[in-house]
Amino acid sequence: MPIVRVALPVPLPQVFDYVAADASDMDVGRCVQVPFGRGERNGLIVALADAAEVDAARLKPVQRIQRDVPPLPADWLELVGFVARYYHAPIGEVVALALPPGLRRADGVSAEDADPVLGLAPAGHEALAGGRRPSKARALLQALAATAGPWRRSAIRALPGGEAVGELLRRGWLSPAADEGPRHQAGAAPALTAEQAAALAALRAAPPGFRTWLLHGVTGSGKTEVYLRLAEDALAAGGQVLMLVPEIALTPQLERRVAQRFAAANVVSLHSALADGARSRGFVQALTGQADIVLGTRLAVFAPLPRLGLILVDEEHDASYKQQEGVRYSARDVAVWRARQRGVPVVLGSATPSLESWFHARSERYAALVLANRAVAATLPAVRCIDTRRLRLDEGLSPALQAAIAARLARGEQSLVFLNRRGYAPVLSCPACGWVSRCPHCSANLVVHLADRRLRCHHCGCDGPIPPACPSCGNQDIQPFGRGTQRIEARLAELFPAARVLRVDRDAARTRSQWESLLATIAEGGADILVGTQMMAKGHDFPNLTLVGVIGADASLHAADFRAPERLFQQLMQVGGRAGRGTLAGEVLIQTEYPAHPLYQHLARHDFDAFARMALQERRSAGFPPFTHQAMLRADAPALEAAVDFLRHARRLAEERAPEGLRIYDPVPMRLTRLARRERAQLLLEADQRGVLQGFLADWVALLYRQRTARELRWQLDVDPLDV
DNA sequence: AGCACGCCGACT
DNA sequence: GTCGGCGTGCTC
Repeated sequence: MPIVRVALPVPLPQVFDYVAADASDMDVGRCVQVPFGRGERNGLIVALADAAEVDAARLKPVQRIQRDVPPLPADWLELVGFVARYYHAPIGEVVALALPPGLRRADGVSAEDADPVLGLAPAGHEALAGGRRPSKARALLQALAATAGPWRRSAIRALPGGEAVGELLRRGWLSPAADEGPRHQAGAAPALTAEQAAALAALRAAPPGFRTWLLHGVTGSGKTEVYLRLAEDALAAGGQVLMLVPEIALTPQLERRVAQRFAAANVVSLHSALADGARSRGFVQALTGQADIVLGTRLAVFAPLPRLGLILVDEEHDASYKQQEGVRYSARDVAVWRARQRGVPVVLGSATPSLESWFHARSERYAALVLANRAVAATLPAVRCIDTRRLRLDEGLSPALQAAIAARLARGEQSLVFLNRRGYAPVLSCPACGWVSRCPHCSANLVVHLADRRLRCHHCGCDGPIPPACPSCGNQDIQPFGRGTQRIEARLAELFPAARVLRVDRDAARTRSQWESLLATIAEGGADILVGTQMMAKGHDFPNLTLVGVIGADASLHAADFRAPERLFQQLMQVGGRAGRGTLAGEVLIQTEYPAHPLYQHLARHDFDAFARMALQERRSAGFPPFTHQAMLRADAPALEAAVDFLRHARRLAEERAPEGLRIYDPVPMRLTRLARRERAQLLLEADQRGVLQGFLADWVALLYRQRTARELRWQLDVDPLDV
């Protein structure tokens, strides 16, 4: 009787054996429904076995094998296995994260194409002929009818007013058409700059097969065009392209550009905001090889791609590639592993590479490609520091910055004030008794949100009304301290009453549509002064934006986190890159009390390499990554003592079996010790050799799983942690 | 993670 | 005398 080994979504580092009378080799990689404990679970068959590892009497039969969908291929199972091994996560949890929920539930997956080829249906012709009143749907239909069909759904969506494509389908104006024509055919492409051409030539001249490339291109240098040309090559060679982006909601422009360029290709988007059905469909399209391009966020790195020919990782330095809960994988690093596994090139692109990738490029583990100049006529913005030490600031705004904004207003250009802090003020406080608005659940302050008159914790999300008087002493005169985007927005509106001030932060752009409408407002010139957080730093073109003012950046200069300077430099370079991308020259003004700080100096010279050399030198002497490899064990419990005790115990276990070269630190409370009513502590492990660390972790984690810990204590391991 | 079993306090 | 607290143990 065949035995199937099933990975189940439970936090147990093992697979479970079941009997399946009719199972064969062909079922490895298929989803199954099995009885588990009292109830039933859905999992994935990861292997077939002749004999079970437990008593045959304990074996239960599988209930159902999902055979409507092709099985996940061996290389996909290997990928999932690698992630489980490297991040020391239970295989079942990795499977649960890699598979779309609908597919794992073994739901029937609709055979419908995720990105169908559509043609004008008879009803569509009628609708065109009948001169009914205009609508969005009708306008789109007319725009389509003016071009030669059929069209991919994704290509229609990328048109102006393309959101109405669903409506056209519902009305039966469009219907699936035969898929014909070469799918790799690309639309009109802009001429390449000399640098882009050189980068492409280098990529094309490389022998086929695995290689990691770092495409280091300044903002506006046209990295995307290089991606698109490479994608065109890969598609023409019959390959599939996997393109990873940090946050799909923030990159509608890129999505549109891909769909437009490859109008005939089956373009599938994959991200967590997708409805279950759509996600399953996209995944299955990738699996069956019908998808040509998979464009998605970190979870898309798990899309099965039988014809994989190229992997692109845009903005590779972005922290959102690293999952910050559950299985803490880095999609960028997994992408590189996957490229090696499949023998395909992977291109990591960024204007501000992670120090890790930059280091690898320098040490020639990665091949370096550099785009040092902007593709459009514009030059890089002039970056200047405003020394605020002897200045009187008006709500944090220096006279020089105000004057610069006034000059832009006079010229009809846009300005951006960048401040990485949401809300009105970071804390509300009573000058009489010293009361401050503390979060009841976290070791953090409640942030004043004047826009909706609430106090809100940015960590646990709890909120309440702003008290009319001090809750502690009754003083009526309690005051917001410090400044956030809302306060700057309010002050700018007072200073420049004729200007239209627009705030762009997580609060103003909570949904994708809010974000898109903000982008549209900016693009249409409906705003003169923007006040934004790091959201504004992501790659968007605002041709009329010529000034970026940075305030409050100094705070990150002295942060305890050793990666803080890297993040600050990246952020400032990215946000500075928003200035002057059209034909107008840009200027960046940084308010600081440390105008001579090397970080700002390198920034003023647009010298990423000099900054990276300096930062790496500091990391080398301090023994930080990438010169060492880290893993962090974190524990949390209602009482700090319980968390620390567990880590002390884990430390003792580690010391007993620590190999040569492993450094074990003391358990310490985390920086934000208390979060959502739980106290958190962490234990850092380090080794200069990745192998030393990994070999040790495998044993240690197995041991930790066997520890009996109190119910209320949770722990998790973070390999290659970003926050230390 | 669920979800049982299992042994000690305040209720009909 | 029971309902129910969450400690401990298991899930093929």
